[in-house]
Amino acid sequence: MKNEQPRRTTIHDVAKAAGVSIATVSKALNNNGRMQPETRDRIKRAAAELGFRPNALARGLLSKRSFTVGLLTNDTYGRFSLPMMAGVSEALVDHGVSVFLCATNDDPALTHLHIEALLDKQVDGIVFSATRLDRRPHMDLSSLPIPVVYVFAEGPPGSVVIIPDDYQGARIAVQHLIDKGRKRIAHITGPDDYRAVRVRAEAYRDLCGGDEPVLFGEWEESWGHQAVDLLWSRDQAPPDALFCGNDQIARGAIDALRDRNIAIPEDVSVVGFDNWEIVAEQTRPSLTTIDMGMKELGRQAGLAVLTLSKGQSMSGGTRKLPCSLVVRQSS
Amino acid sequence: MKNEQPRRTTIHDVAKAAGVSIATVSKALNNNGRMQPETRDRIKRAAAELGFRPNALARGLLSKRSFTVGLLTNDTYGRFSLPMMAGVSEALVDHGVSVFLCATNDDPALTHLHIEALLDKQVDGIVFSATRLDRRPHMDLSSLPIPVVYVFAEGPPGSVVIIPDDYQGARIAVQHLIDKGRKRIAHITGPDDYRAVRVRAEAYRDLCGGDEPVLFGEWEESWGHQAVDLLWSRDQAPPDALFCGNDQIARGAIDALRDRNIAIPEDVSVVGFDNWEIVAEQTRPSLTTIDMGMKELGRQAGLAVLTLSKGQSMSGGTRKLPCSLVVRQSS
DNA sequence: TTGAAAGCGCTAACAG
DNA sequence: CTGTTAGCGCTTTCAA
Repeated sequence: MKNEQPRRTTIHDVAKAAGVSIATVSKALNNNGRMQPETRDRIKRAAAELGFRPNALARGLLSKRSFTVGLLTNDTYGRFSLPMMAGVSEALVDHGVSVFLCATNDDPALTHLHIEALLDKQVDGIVFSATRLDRRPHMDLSSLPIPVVYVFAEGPPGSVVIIPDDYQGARIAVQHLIDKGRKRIAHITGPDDYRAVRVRAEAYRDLCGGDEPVLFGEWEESWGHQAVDLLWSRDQAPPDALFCGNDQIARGAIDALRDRNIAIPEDVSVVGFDNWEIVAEQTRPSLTTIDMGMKELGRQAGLAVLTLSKGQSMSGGTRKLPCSLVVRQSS
Repeated sequence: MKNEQPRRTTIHDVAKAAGVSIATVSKALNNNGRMQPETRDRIKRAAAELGFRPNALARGLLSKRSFTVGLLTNDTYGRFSLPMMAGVSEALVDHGVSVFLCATNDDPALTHLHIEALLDKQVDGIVFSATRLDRRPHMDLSSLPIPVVYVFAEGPPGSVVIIPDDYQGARIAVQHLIDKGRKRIAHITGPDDYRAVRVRAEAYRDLCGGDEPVLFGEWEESWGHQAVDLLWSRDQAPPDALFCGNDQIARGAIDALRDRNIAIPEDVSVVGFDNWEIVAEQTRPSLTTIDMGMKELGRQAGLAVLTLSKGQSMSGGTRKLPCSLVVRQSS
């Protein structure tokens, strides 16, 4: 693998080719200042012919804006962060801003290393994201000389935070079951030290009252399975609907229901959470679930850092983005 | 959200504080040139006190190296790319190199946009990755003025390509089954227009001969289910082992076996491919499978661009990294 | 041993 | 309307 480095064409090359000074080239290409349209055209043509592209480093040195932002994430395996990151990237590329990916691996030293590298590179801002909403950075980012936006993560008071609206998401899930005529809706969910779990449970209770219990457990299929066994071994009438805290739990529950020869959705409707498509679509019957719109979260976070990095102010606080219901066959 | 921008401390501030010139500061901090140890110390102390960090833009402008690389990926939902990206990021951060994440979304126009943005930002190199090995970029990257490394993707002849060793991976999977005393090993896999599928099938045939058929299908649980039905409805003795093309197919197969009251691993052993942990661990029994070492692939790709970007040469061609067997309960 | 000066590629005043 | 000049923050000769 050889590696040739032909000197890139600079503004000087364009100036020479067009027979003008570099200042004129600069103005022509940036549509600044006044000049004869003919000159401008000639310069632009010369630039195009030479394939001239302005050096962003030089530009940034002068303008104090690098048109880059950093994206910190601790999620190396998760299924949420990838669409989110894609959303950030997509939102910003249109504005000529590129995104530095920083995998922190939940390691404070590594995080520190990344942040220093980002600051050295003069990033215009930082997007911090985590694997769960109530996770805070291992480091105080609020004293950095650049704006920080938190997405799918907690931030210090007054900061810009963008998260899915878990309450509303749970609400439309339960409302959907109610609309289907279900009367005894149970809620099988994850560990109650997750804030999202508590918020969703609250929405559930607000709609269903306290008749059915909320079953807290693990984010695992086996817990869904187990919870169904629990519910169906009580003395009272079993539920006619299950609202599950995520798609894995829902899948475990569906398996357990099938073992008991309970028809879905005829006898029991099931709704999951996350719209983890690869699971939701393969479950039989395919799973009705809640989509948190991770890509849109990312996009908004991207636009937020962009705004802040331009020095424009924006109101801090937590912005909750609506979830949506994806109806499949399990309800 | 307010947005204060206190001017960053520059080399001039350090020079003033230490009572020397900026040239001396530069040399002191970079351990260049000769000077009294005492002076060097004094300057370093002043720099540390002021929290001075050199501006990478200015440095890059001069040195022609930006200490950044671009990572192009078309994978927005996949489970492979995230560890791979983390590997790239991890390998490079130690060298002060940051990684630009570019989600191309399989859109040629967007890809083009990203590449232009990267070139403008003077990236030292590009890592191209895809969702499947035989996918090539929508664009000719080989004529770029910077080195390009392909990971989990095909590249033009002579380029540096880093992929998992599918043949070896399939081999150790099948060998593991043979070692367990299995005699009739079937292979249920994905669509045969994937090169990885063909390579793995070849390894399987080389070890097992042509007695059992290779069943090509979809990367879906339902196909695993269906394939088991096929195999068990033949007139001949059913297999005593299944080597599946990925973990989803394996899971579908396991479900089908359970439906038939076939004991795993007593009657039939099952081995998957991908080590998609969230699936492999939740399957009952948990799934023995092949790990492609995506993170290591990423790390190597990162180190490769780094080498090339320094102008050092390295031999092109396809480097295959070994897969490993993760033994769980299904075998 | 240290400092002055030039220059990386570009933009923005200010002259001409 | 166009060109000269200064300077962004840094490294690197070259003189002192």
